[in-house]
Amino acid sequence: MLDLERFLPYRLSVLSNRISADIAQLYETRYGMAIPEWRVIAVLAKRPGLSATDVAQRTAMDKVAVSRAVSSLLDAGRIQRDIDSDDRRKSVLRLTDAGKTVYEDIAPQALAYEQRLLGALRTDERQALDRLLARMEQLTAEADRAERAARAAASAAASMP
Amino acid sequence: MLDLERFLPYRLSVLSNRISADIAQLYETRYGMAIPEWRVIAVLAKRPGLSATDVAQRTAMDKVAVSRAVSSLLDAGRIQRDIDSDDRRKSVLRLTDAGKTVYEDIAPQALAYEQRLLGALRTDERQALDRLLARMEQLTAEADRAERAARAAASAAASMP
DNA sequence: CCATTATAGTTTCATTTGAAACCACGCGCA
DNA sequence: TGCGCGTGGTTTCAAATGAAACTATAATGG
Repeated sequence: MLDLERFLPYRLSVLSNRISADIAQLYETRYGMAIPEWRVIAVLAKRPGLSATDVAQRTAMDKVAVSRAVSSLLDAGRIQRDIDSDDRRKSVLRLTDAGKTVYEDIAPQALAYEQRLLGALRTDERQALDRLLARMEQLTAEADRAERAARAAASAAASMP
Repeated sequence: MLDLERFLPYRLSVLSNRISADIAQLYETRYGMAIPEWRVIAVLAKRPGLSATDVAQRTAMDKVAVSRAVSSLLDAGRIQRDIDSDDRRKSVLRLTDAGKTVYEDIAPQALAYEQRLLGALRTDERQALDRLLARMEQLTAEADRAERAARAAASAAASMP
């Protein structure tokens, strides 16, 4: 019998929502940002110069979400957008100084939160957790790819004469 | 430096969304249900006779989501709603035969999916995972309670003369 | 080269979501 | 009894979301 409270997918969902909400508090109150904006900042801090599509891939967000996050960050002066000189469809995104300030304020707090979660784990337990997550990510990524492929095929079929 | 792809909260969020989407496929295509409806079915299968508020607590959903899921399940004839004879504000919710059929179709598939995720883990590793989740649930539950309390206090303050 | 098809990113529109307002009932307690 | 206050549940309304349409540019193939 399926007991929701012990069912791994359910537990992960509840846990992940709570954790996201906790961390969101760090940047929501102080900077009025939501998760998508924060993700864009985090990924650009590490990899300046990405395009919107690159950001979408690395943050697991769809392109509409990225587009909106980018435009809100531009309005707030936290990122700067240039046009790729090789391909004028592509944007080149970077943090401004204001954006870097946000990152440097939030990132350590977010990492501290993560450490609190991992607190009581021994090194070998952390490694085990890491392996487990990697395994599950791989398993689900398969389904994910298949699904995207199906959608792409469907949309190709829909546009056929 | 915060690397999004290795950041536990981010990984949990992506993973949990993918897993939820995979499982949702089980009942979306065949029964046209979304996550809230499935959660209500799952919890009522184990504990018939709960009220809507009870269901909300046990499924970590808010009362609006429960209300909508309940009304959609009523329309589909998958649950039955009576009125508590002791307290006429409360509902008494149960699966109908049709609802039980859905549960008996989906639950084994959902459990099989969970087993696939846990597949390569040894018993002791599973126990470690369980402890870790429990610990994180406890840590986040504290913040969660504090937050709810704050909201309640704010709303009480707002309604003061 | 031009025509077709593909990709990057934005906008639109319909759907989903959730907070707050609301309605209905029950529980003190004066 | 009846008057406030708390709780169970639904409805409303505004904001968030995402699929599909659209615009602009690039790549490809006759």
